[in-house]
Amino acid sequence: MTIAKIAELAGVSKATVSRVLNNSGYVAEKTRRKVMKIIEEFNFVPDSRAVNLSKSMTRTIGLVIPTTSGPFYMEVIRGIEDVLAANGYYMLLMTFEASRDKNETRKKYRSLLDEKRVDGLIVFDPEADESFVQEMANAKKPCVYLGREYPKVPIDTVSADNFTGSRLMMLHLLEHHGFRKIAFVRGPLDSYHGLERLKGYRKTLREFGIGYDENLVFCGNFTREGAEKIAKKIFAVNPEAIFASNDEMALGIIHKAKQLKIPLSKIPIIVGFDDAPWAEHINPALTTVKQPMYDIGKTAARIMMDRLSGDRSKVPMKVKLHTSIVIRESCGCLKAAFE
Amino acid sequence: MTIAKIAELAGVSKATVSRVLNNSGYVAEKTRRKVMKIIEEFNFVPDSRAVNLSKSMTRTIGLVIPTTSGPFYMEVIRGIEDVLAANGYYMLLMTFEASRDKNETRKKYRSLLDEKRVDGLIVFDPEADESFVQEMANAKKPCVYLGREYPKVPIDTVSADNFTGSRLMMLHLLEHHGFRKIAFVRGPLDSYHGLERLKGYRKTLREFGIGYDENLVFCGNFTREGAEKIAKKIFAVNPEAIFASNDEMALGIIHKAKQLKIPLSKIPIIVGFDDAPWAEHINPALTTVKQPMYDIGKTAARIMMDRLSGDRSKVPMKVKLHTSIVIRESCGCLKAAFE
DNA sequence: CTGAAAGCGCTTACAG
DNA sequence: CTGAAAGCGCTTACAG
Repeated sequence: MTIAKIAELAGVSKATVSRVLNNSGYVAEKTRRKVMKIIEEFNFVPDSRAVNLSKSMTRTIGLVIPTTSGPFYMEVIRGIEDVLAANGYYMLLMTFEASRDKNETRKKYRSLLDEKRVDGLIVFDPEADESFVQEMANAKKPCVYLGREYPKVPIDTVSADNFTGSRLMMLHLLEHHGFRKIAFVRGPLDSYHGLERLKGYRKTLREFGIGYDENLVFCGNFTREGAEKIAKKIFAVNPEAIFASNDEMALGIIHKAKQLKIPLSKIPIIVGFDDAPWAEHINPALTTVKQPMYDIGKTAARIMMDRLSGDRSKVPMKVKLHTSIVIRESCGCLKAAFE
Repeated sequence: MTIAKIAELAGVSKATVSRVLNNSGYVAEKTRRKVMKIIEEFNFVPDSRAVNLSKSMTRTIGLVIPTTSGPFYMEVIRGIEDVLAANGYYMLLMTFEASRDKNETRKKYRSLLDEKRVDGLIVFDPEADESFVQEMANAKKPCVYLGREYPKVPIDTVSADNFTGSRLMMLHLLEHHGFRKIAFVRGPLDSYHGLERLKGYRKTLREFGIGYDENLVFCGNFTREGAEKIAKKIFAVNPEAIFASNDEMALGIIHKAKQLKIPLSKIPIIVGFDDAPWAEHINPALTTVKQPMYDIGKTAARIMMDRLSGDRSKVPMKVKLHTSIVIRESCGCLKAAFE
């Protein structure tokens, strides 16, 4: 079934069928009904490829996310889909596999634009460097980068404020709990997020007039295993609290403490960052910093919709969303239901 | 940039440019080089919409999954993407939101086919009834249904063997642990998976000559909250073990036990089903049945690729993948590292 | 080995 | 209000 056959059966021209299909231009009510009847009878649906070719669009946006870093990207997907679905857009999903070459993947997602497979791209690729992102900014189609900022690149970004998240946690530990000797487990040296979180730690200490002590800062790699290896060293400095800059590492440290048979009461306060799906279920339930993944997705999709509906020349949006701290048992605020 | 412009600049016809682009037909080496040079100079990429319209394909397959039921669908996505990427296919993702009308969503994913937005569809929609799936089977494009079987419908399916998973767990409880009084917490009445799991429970009991006792079977709704509400009743029948037919419910029961301050040693063995991301992290780490989500995705994508490359008339594939039990602390096999 | 032409299935000024 | 025609950017027999 094509528009031509429908036209023939209805005894009108293709143009007219197109008009009733799109509700555009003038069509006599009588004609419309005649055409609609045939369309419905044959359950006709226009070929999107032809429509898109003619209208030079795709009604599809591409989403690129890592699969590796676990499950909370599902929230980003939800946020985006909610907006896209409401606007009649579709989502092409491409994932960053740890196993695949990153630059290959970048080339591939870039080509989604060139091949006109999508009208725009939303990308979660915190390791992309400035020059590459600048290239993407030069594309004729809109791109929104997620997860971090590129202050010097004129491109839309949506990220969570990791610095302030870290600061909020520090405030909680310093003000509410009154701790002064707080150990910090940082991520790998080249991680943007890792650096932001470390900055939050340092800056907040300074605000409180507490000297920055290098011996209290431990270098982890954002994995549980890595944290388990350095846990002993951390315990050795006898901190009042340990701020692991992600939940995985917090988990590793808690685990190591259990292995070492250190009684719960003797374990320093351990807090994390990310609010992993299991964070509330471990023992003790983890106090942590939560990133608004759903809202990141939603905001990104909204910006994309705006760009696609003409807001093209506007200044780049640099959205930074609030992170919040989730207070549970591990910092001691909520008593464990079951010891 | 279009093929026409490239042709003009290279001083050849569009047909020739198309040939070098597709590596098809004969092209003199000299001509090829001349054309390639222009293509590269202008960084020309053909418009996929035009290509797809001409070749009547899309190189895209649609994936439909629920977002609600948590994060393990990410594994399915990974499995599918691995295969698709290797074959140069793209993935259009559509999600089932709890908030949206299911039938609307069905209509929508069906229309992906009609609109020729995708070459085929992989669908995770265990609530779809037979008549609807039959409709999908009648479509001219291939569909693979995930998560459950439709024995009477001639359609490809890939599912995990929930029945046997349930049976394996029962065998473990019966043979290894020697329990006889095993309570079972079932899911809602209309859930396919819930029923399969219940069957596994019943059948295995019968094998062991143990009478089916209705008082040992409790009706949950697959949620933690629901399970918490009925936990007391379960404890009241004094079972040796509680087989919750999903992890959420197992968690609810464990939680309730903690609230009731029942000492760990007095809590009957509690096991689950699903291997949720937090299952290994809770206390006690949950013994559970694991479904091979990655392999489900991979298998589905492989079937799809086969169908698209001509295996069209073949008999429907009904793949059932093995589930396995993951033995942890909650059944008592592994001692908790930390009590 | 190469090109002219028809075709894929739509949309959209333009003319009437 | 409606239709003929050109156009979107490619591919593919067909002829030479």
